[in-house]
Amino acid sequence: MSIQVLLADDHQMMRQGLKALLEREGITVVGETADGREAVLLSQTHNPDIAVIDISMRVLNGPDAAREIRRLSPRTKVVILTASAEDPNVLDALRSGVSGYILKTQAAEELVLAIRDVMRGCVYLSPSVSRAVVDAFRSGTDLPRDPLSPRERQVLRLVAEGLSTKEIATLLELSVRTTEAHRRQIRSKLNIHETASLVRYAIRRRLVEF
Amino acid sequence: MSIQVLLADDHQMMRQGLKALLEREGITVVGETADGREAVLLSQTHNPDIAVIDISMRVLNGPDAAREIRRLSPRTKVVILTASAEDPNVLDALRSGVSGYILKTQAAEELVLAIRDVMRGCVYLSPSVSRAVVDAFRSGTDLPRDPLSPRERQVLRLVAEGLSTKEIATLLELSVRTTEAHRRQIRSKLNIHETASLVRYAIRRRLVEF
DNA sequence: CGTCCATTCATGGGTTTCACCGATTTCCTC
DNA sequence: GAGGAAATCGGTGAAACCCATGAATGGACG
Repeated sequence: MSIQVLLADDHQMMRQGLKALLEREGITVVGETADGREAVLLSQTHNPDIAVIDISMRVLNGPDAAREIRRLSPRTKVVILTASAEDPNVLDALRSGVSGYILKTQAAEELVLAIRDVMRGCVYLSPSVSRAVVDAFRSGTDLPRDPLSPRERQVLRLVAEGLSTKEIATLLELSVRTTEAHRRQIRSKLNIHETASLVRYAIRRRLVEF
Repeated sequence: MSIQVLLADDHQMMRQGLKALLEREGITVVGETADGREAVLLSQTHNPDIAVIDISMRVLNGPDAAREIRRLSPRTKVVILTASAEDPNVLDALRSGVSGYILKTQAAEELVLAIRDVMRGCVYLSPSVSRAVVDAFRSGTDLPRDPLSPRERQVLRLVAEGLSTKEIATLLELSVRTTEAHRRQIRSKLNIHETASLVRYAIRRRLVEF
């Protein structure tokens, strides 16, 4: 039985490329998506050995998706993919209890290695990441973890992308009231009461691009 | 003789994946690099039909590399790869005289299509690139860097800082109606209709910090 | 088991923004 | 001097957002 993998990345091209490379190595890709939330669902339905997840995705980001997957599909190990070792969310990702952490700047062989290592129960950290993490700890450049819950972070991200409350509610399959409640909670926790400042906060936290 | 392609992208994983996909389509990858400057050199030595270049690279970015390649290896057509259609460098990239423009969020088939189109002498623009940008590009009318008047820029800055229309009016000693008119004019000129997106625009244009 | 918190949804009312319509004055350019 | 853009101001009504408060559920943690 070959290793079953789920792929989640914003870029379809990346997914297709990785899929081709992994399948050449005899690893089966049982599902793929651009959306962290869908990654959680696909993990439940396909129950893959490993979920390979990009750190920055639109609807639900890597670390939060990793937490959900660990909670709902404990059998599935999570390997995080990131574009940069300096991403301020690296530490957050590590705290979310992932089994592997790989840079996209590395060769695909690195990912294959990581997948095989994780299957044996090891934790695989890309060498450049370990360095970055240690440095971050030492220099204290790590941003303090924001006080938001995963749901609130998810909502904030969509707010910062310009979606209206109604649009967010539809996207997340919530009532408008609930979405409003999340927004209120966000404003109250951060003590930020204008949309514009929320957007700037989200950009600082790298919840969205700009 | 198959089509000869050069790949330039920060992420080795992406390059390897694309290479696998392109070669499956009978397209030959004659070289690859993470570095825009090296892409220029490789274009000279290998003289490929097409250089597929990521828009954001460390040493020399996509548009600038495209200009150099056109100057030094005029036979080689350039196709730009980008992560987002809202990248502030989209226009710059188009002005640099590329033959194709593709989003990484699209399927790899799109890239293959683009490569084949460009080989036939066509220009291939991903459909998701903003209408306004494409129009400006095609008509050669070269959008101004920032179409806003000084007053509008001033108002936008304050909007992005989180001030309400009323606060802005008071600060600038204007009527609320005038301030509203400015906001309306800004939205219409930029074709951006949510505050959140306006804030991101302002940050990109360095009108405000974040 | 009780407490805290996240998540969900609601009522009701106030504020702000937005879209569409209109206008005048000034100033620059062709 | 006609045309155009910038800057100034106004009305109206719909949509979106903000605020205070309340409350049910369920999971986590001591």
